[in-house]
Amino acid sequence: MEKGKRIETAKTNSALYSLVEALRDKSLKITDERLSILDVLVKQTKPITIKELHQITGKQGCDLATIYRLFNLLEKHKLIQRTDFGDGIARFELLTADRAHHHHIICIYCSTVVKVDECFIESIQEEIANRSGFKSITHKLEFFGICPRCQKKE
Amino acid sequence: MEKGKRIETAKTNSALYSLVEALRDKSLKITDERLSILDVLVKQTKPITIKELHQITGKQGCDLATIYRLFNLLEKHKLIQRTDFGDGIARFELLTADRAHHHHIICIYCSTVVKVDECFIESIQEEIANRSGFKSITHKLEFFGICPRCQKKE
DNA sequence: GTATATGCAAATCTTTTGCACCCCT
DNA sequence: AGGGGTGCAAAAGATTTGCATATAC
Repeated sequence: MEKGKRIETAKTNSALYSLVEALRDKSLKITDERLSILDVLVKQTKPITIKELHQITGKQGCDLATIYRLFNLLEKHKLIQRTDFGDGIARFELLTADRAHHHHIICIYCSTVVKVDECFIESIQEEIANRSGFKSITHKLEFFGICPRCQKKE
Repeated sequence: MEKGKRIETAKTNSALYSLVEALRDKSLKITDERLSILDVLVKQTKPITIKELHQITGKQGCDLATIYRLFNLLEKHKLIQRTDFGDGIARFELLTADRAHHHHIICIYCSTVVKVDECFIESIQEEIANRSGFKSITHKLEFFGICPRCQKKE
């Protein structure tokens, strides 16, 4: 997409546009670079690494440092969630209305990622709070296993 | 501890000695370097980073690369577990009999770590297996919150 | 004796940062 | 106009790797 036209185009994409609104709310500036990043982000169905996102945006995109800076900002504002699949590379995905808190199951052979919608942990956190004295408890949970396709190869 | 005497001394420390037995079982060589690493490891009450371990062993210890190589090996043999506290630094702890699978709660302010003994997830994994078709499911779960001491500072 | 382990240094990879310049609001 | 935001390059940190040497078995 041609730069400069992105802000206009964003209006036709509701997921993207609501993100733009969120940026405005938080007094974050809306730039072509940010729009191209967010445009890729809203299309993902699973967490994406910064390197992957950088490759997808290609020459229309922006510097890696800009993506790192934006993602740190968005994480601070709770608009994206950082996920760790245990390989030392940070992955990110949107945390907007229809994409509330959830987990994943990752195939240890082929890295296929499947979303796990239910989160069963909230009730447990209460008990942990009582016992440990901690408050404002959150959690990170990922499942690992062997996906159906890889089971066939065994 | 003086090098060369470690293998003898190991026999007086049951936690360390059972680890040595495990190495022998798997045809891994028992060196002074490995003993000094494992000696520190068995004394920990929470996951330790490789840098921390390297500093504790001090000049009696070994090269960082040796620790990295040993830990990758031990992880492959399921003798230690890698833990991620979300800061991009790998932490490790023993996975021997009395230290079975468990989780942690980490203070987001001061990084205090408290062990969470119960693991409530096993039953959930069964349901996820049924629904997703994945098998051999494992999981990584960490809790984050504000510890009692940091609550007082707020 | 042989396979494995180690030290050292260099390389790799992810992420952060300093700084001059640019642009959204 | 002014405070972010960006690109570029350099720096910082964690981890891995190649290779010659050393050592457990």
